[in-house]
Amino acid sequence: MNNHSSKLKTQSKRGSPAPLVGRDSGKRDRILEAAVKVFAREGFYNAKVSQIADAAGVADGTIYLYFKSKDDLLISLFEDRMERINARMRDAITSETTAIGKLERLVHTHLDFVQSNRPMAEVFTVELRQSAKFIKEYANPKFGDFLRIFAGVIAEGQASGELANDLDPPLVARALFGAVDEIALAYLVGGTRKPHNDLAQAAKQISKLFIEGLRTDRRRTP
Amino acid sequence: MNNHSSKLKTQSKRGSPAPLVGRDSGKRDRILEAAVKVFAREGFYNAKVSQIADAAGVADGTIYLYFKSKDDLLISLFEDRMERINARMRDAITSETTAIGKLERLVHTHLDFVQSNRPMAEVFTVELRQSAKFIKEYANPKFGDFLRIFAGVIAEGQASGELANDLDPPLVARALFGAVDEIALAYLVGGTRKPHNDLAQAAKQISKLFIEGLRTDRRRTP
DNA sequence: CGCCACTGAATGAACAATCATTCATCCAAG
DNA sequence: CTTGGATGAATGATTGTTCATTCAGTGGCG
Repeated sequence: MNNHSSKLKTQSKRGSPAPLVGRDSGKRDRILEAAVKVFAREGFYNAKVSQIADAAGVADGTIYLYFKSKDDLLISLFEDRMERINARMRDAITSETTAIGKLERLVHTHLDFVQSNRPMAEVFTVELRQSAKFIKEYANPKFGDFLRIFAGVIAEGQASGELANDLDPPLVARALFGAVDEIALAYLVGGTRKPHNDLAQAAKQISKLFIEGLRTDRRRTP
Repeated sequence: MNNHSSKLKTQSKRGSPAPLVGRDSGKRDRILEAAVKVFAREGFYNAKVSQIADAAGVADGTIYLYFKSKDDLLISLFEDRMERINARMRDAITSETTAIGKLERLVHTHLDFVQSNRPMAEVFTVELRQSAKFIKEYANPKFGDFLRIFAGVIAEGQASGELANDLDPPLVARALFGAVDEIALAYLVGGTRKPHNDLAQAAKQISKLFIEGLRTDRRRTP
């Protein structure tokens, strides 16, 4: 197989080439950062490996010292960044004691991330779906973790009686993620128009919507 | 510009080639149907024009008699099918009198469509995002209409006092769409596992969640 | 009626780029 | 001197698009 592979199927030999801790460590990170920028701007399929190499300040071939293929580069990007996001999410809810408080935090944190990390958010929002469909082999466990954080909070809330227990936590988790993700997409694509533009405002509304939909105590907060 | 264009940028000369009502009409439709199948299976970028031609039973060149480019084919597909979906959605809510009833119908109808029209649903769920990002020029008005159906119902419900009016209808519309879309994605990708698999069940839960989150009368229905 | 020129839809082989990937070579550090 | 990370020009498979050619259907004409 030569060029134009990119069937986004998981590469056969698992794992990227050896970590390569040689000369200039940190080169792998530079490449990942460059990839974020280029993927965000061009989209995965339109992004050229040479563009990424340029942006990273390395030679084309160097990328293949750290990543098995263009596909592997994308996958590695997901793994790496998703891990950070999950950490941030878990971190955000430690201070909260109620499930409702945690849900609010999750939504706000997610949209904060979108706002403060636009390029990465674009990659996630747009390319993650492709991966979901094409990297079948690639289970994308990190994204599963992400959803599980949401589902966990909901399940806790149900257990404590704070939330009604007639809804399936994993399903609600997906729905909530989908809602927030779609808002993020509108924000990222739409540029600077509409009130949707105000992500903080949007976060408030989405939180309220879901919390009102979930809580047992049915008194709308002012 | 020769090959590998596909920047998904709107084609310069607007509109596909002349309708071509000549010899075999219906050929355009055959091509569109073939495109759905192939795009669903391979994804837009991995789909070869020749595969579509094969599936449609026409020659490669024939496709360019009906569509300006591969990109144009995808756009045309969106336009064409989205129109049908919108019609179906509008149709589904005519019989309902309450906003709440309409919302339920919309969610169920959407997920019905996913279940009964898998290939097209895959294309929409996965490729529509790309288009949102890359076909900037292409406003995708039909998708706007789709969202407006949801927003309209919510606004009506607010006006009639049926729904609380502290949430922005377009925002909620997006959120609801996002939630349903994500459920659809999980269903389409996940194959046959989990309770999520039961889309009818999922539709019920999502409806309930949003309706409870929106209604003014805050008494949870059994 | 039969024939022929004409139209334009359809074809598909050929074209022209494009790009992911490779690898012979270089060179800095140990 | 040796090692192995880095380079980037070269490769060659791939594929969107074109266009010269084919040919079925049409209608004018004798």
